[in-house]
Amino acid sequence: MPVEPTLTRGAAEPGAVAREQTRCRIIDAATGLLERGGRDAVTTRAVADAAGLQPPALYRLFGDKKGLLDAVAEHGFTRFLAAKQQIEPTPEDPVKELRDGWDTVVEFGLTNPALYTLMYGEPARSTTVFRIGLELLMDRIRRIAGAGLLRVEEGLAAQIVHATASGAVLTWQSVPEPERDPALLVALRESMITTITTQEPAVEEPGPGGAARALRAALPGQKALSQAEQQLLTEWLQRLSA
Amino acid sequence: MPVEPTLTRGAAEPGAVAREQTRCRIIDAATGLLERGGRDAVTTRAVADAAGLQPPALYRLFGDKKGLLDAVAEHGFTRFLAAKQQIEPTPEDPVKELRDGWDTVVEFGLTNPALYTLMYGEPARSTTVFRIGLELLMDRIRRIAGAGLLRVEEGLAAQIVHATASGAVLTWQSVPEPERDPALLVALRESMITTITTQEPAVEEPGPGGAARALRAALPGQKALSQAEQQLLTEWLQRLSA
DNA sequence: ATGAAGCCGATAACATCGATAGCACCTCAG
DNA sequence: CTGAGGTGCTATCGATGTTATCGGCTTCAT
Repeated sequence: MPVEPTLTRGAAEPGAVAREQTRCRIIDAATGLLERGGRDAVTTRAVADAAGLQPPALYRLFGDKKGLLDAVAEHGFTRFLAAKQQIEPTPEDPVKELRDGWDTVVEFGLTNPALYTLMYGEPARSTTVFRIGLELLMDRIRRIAGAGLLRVEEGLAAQIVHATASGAVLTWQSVPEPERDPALLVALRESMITTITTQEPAVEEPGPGGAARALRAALPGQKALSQAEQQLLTEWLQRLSA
Repeated sequence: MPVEPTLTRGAAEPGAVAREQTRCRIIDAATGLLERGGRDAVTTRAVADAAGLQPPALYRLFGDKKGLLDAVAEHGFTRFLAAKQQIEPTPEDPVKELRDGWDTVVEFGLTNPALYTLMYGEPARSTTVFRIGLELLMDRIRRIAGAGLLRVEEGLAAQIVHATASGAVLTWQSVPEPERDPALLVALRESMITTITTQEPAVEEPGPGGAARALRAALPGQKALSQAEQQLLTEWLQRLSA
């Protein structure tokens, strides 16, 4: 464990702040190169040159070129999220929240195409920024489920949201500008909404009690549970609705 | 214009057939490398080595590495289409035709992931194989429009089809295998169908799924059930919501 | 204060990749 | 026979990701 230096006033871990500064400068340089000249323009030498230092510094700070790109993606995405999140009153309409979230990530993809294809263009990314977006999405989906408006399973709903959003962004980018039609975005969004949500809520009252009562009412006729399981479940539902 | 040689029996344009043979051998080698080792494994030297010749030969035959990859994509896609197209009676149901076409391209994406991301992973491709697929798609959409079943413009419909298909494939690839759910594919396909065509979706019975999902979302924070009871209940709710 | 340890900057280098030049060889039209 | 064009091959160039290595500096334990 590093010990706090006694007489260096204020600054804990003295080199860390400078480290973070150069990290940020490198990320900014790489972002500029990415936006300006596309993905092929962001080479280690070009980034180092634009940031005013040498290639080995990148490897000391990010370990790898992939690490650099991950950091760039995370920085850009969190910055975009922070700029967008402040204007969100989070009303009591979870479906509208999902719409707004979808619009936000699609708008991010349209305004930062290179960054977006870097984040979602290839599979099997499990970076921090990915987790952040997934967590936000799952939270919104869970709220819709809590309101009794979710038509499919939560995991499947998340995949549908992701698929429609990425399909929208990538298709938008693959279409030449004169043929781009904003109707594509609203069509995909509404299609996603009607696939995931149901218009009439399955439960009237919020909270576990209402959901338990609604489930008990809908239980007869189901086939997923055995007789004994259903009996015990009914008992639990009675306790939950009290 | 090359003149037919007088005494070389049969073979018209003597060098051309050998040319085409080596072209095919190179494409096969590149395809094998692509499927086996991913996109980064297909380098000019590796392809030349696998095909038993030297790097400059690739450039004499394909002009460019991009040209090689385009040829690989075209070959793979047309081969897949040829294998699929023979079992298509093309009945008088244009909507079913669109469904089958969507399934075909998605199946192609799932069985040839590297090839698919090579074809559709990056925007602004205008190769021959792209034209083929687009032509087939526009044809099917036109037939739906002819039957009076198209809800949106033809160009927008094509973009929606493309977006849902590419989103489905890319999302499927980005999800780890244990969480992959074929329901994602049918959900996206049917969502696309109801968005594009005027065909009414089959109204399904509400069932206990919605209430089960609502209850599961509301479970954390409840106090009526013990830890073990809640665990078992969660499992049952998952079965009920499927 | 002094030496040790670790970080930072810089140069050079290694391995690989896409792409090309140049030369030798073969084939075939004239 | 001769010249032109295609083909195989080696060598090479420029660029890229990555690493080794050296010198200088700050920071910390003694």
